[in-house]
Amino acid sequence: MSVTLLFPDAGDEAGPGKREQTKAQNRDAILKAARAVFSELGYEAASVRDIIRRTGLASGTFYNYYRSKEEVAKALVADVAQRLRPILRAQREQAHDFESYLNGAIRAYFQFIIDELRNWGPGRPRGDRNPYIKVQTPGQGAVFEEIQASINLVLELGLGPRVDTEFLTAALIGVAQNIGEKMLARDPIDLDAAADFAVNLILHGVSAMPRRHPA
Amino acid sequence: MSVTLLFPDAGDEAGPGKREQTKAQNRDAILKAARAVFSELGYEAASVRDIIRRTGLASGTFYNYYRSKEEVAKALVADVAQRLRPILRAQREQAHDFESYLNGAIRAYFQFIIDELRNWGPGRPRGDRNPYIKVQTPGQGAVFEEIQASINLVLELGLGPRVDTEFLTAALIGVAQNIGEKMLARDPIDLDAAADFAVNLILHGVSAMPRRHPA
Amino acid sequence: MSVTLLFPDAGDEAGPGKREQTKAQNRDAILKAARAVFSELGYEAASVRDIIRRTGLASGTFYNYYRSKEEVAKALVADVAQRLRPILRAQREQAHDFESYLNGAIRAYFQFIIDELRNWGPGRPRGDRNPYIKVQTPGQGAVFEEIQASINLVLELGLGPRVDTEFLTAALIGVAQNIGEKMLARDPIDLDAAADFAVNLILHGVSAMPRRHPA
Amino acid sequence: MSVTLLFPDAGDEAGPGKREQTKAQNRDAILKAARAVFSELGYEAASVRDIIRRTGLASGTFYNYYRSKEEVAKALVADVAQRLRPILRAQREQAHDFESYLNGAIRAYFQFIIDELRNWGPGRPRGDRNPYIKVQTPGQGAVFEEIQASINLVLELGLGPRVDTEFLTAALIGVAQNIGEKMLARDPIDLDAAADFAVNLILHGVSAMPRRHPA
DNA sequence: CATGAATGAGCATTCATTCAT
DNA sequence: AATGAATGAATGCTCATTCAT
Repeated sequence: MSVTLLFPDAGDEAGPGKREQTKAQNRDAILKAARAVFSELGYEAASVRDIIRRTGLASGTFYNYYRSKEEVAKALVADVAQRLRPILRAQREQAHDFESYLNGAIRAYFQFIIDELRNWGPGRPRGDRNPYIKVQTPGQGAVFEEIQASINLVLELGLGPRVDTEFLTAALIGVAQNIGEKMLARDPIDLDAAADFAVNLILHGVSAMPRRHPA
Repeated sequence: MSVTLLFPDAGDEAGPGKREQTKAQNRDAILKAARAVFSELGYEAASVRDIIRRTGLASGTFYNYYRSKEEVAKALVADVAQRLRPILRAQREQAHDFESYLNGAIRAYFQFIIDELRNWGPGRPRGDRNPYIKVQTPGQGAVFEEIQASINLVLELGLGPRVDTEFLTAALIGVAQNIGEKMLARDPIDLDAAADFAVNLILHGVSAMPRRHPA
Repeated sequence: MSVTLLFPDAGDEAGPGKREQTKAQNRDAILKAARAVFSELGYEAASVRDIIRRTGLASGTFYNYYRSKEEVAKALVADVAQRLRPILRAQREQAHDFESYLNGAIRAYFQFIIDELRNWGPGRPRGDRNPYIKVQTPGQGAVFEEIQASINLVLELGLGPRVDTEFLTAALIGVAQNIGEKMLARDPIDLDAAADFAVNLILHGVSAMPRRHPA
Repeated sequence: MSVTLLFPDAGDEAGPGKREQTKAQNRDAILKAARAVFSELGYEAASVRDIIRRTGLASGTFYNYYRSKEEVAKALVADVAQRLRPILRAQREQAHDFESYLNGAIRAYFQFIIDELRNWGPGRPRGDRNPYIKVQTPGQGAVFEEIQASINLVLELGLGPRVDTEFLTAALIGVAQNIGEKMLARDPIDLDAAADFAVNLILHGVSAMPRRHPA
């Protein structure tokens, strides 16, 4: 027979009580597990069970924090947004013409995905299942949402060229996304090369690009 | 003793037997249902059962034609490739400089996805499930594979500008994909506007773009 | 601040918690159902679904306890082995010549299958399906394994006659199995008659058998 | 366009017409396939589909000859019975005492299963699935039925010792079955050794057995 | 709040059997 | 009589979610 004495909140001092602390820990553990699982299996293929397993918690516990896979994904998205948004805002506020904004924003974006790489895993190894299907994780989706919003803000403020802004946004996003991806796939990762390429292409087009091999 | 005369295929005008006919019909029905289901639910979320239900056939019948969801997807991909490839090849063969190739290829691609629109559904209405996750159908994946291959061919032949071809391909694909998508979402669909925008952007960059609203 | 006193296992007389109790009950229910189903349908013909149905539990519950039909069978086998093995060991240790061992082992075996009768059902009523095919349940298979092992031990120790031990074991098993079966089919069950017959036959052969009907 | 001329029964001469011939061929092919499949997979695990596949015929054709797996099994059983029965009958008629009958019958049985070995495969390789479960093919079941019937005939005629004939039959069958099995498993197969062992055991019991290794 | 067993809907797949050709 | 596609019941198993402890 054993007697267990628990003192769950044994102090007056400020800070989260043990209760709140564990709650935060669990919430974090679930988010971390979800990030890993989404990255490894892809969002759709991942199951709540996968996340729970990774967590080590009891299955019921998951539902004390999130009601479904979708909800965890939303939380993940919010997390990314919260970290990326101020960075992009800073770029907007610093920039005084479109060129400088573009340069700053693209570099900020590239830096961000480099930093996140360690959270997300190498990209999409689950492409094995079907080589033609690109799978996004909620985090990746969130990043694009953010930069899209940022670009729109700038364009709507009239800072950019006076062109079809919807098309322009779409194009910028496409370039950033795809070049960013290639950048991550290379070793070593060369942010400057990728950013210069993207910015130059968008600003001056292919015709003004520096020759790669001045044969 | 009896003499039996069989005329199993009595003439050139004879069509396929009833058996072959219904077989072809079923195969088609399954492909059509799969296309619709993939488009509505996304490839990963779609289940074989969903496809079967859409088909109206008995569940066992599906397996007389395809062994799995993956196999139907492959068939869908092959179908797209088979239709898109000759078009892109023609563009490559006609073009004598990068500008003309780019123009032709982008228009061909835009035309193709306009034609396919009715097969693919309006884009991705299954974003309801998670608005941050872009889901590709096998068909869409196949299209990108094809144009990527086409671009690579051209760039490797030295027709294009002498820049980092991997980055360039990535950027072109990104621009085409995202602008194409916006084009489809507009009503009326204006291929010329979209193609002009994309081609100009890539060739001369934002700086040389015509003003949209010469206010 | 709060003090929580937990008495998770407060004493020797405390039984298992309700959770553990129902778990044990379920495990037992599954085993019992499996025994019945194997006995009625035969091992191969029995499906996991059959066992589940018999159980009254939800289908998923089965898989909380066993991963497959094979696993339940293994549990059944282990159960039989655990109960039969010590009995046979005792016989071996008591016996000082082959005759006494044989007598003890056969009686022990016959007694065991009489006791198990209520678990196994009457033998193989599923012969309806095909009267020529004898079907064994995992339990029956386990019993034969055990007595075979026991006989082999004795023979290898040199206690038995110095003959081809593989053949001898095979013959003993065959006699015990088939006479035991006939014994169970009779009403009333007469263990002594069956055991005497089997032991005498093996020891002295048909020539020395007592006449049945001294007409 | 092709014209096919078939002369399915082009003659008056006796013998089966092509029609009957193909019918017999198909029937045979099915039986042969069934034998092989039962032997490889076990009776229960074998499916009608397995048999059909092995046959090369169309699935529908099977049902023109047999209505189910059970029916093919019955046909297989009848076939074995038809071949084994006269052999055993001859033994009965030749024998004038129990000893000679037993000797003849056991040898006949052993010879038969040696001959059939090539039809049945090596015994039961599908024991992998569950090592405790012995699986019988319909053919094997049929053989035991036959020799059991033969023994019963002899015993009921009063030729054998006046003992409990049901028990005696059971014991004989058990010995013959198990020793026969061991005989088949050895290389080289030694019919005489096995038969001598079995006959001696039954007639005189273990006490009178010749020592194996007169150390 | 944490736990983890119970639940039953759902899924992929196979199979015996039928029947139009 | 042969064919082989169609059928839909059945199977093994997984999963999200609930809820008593």
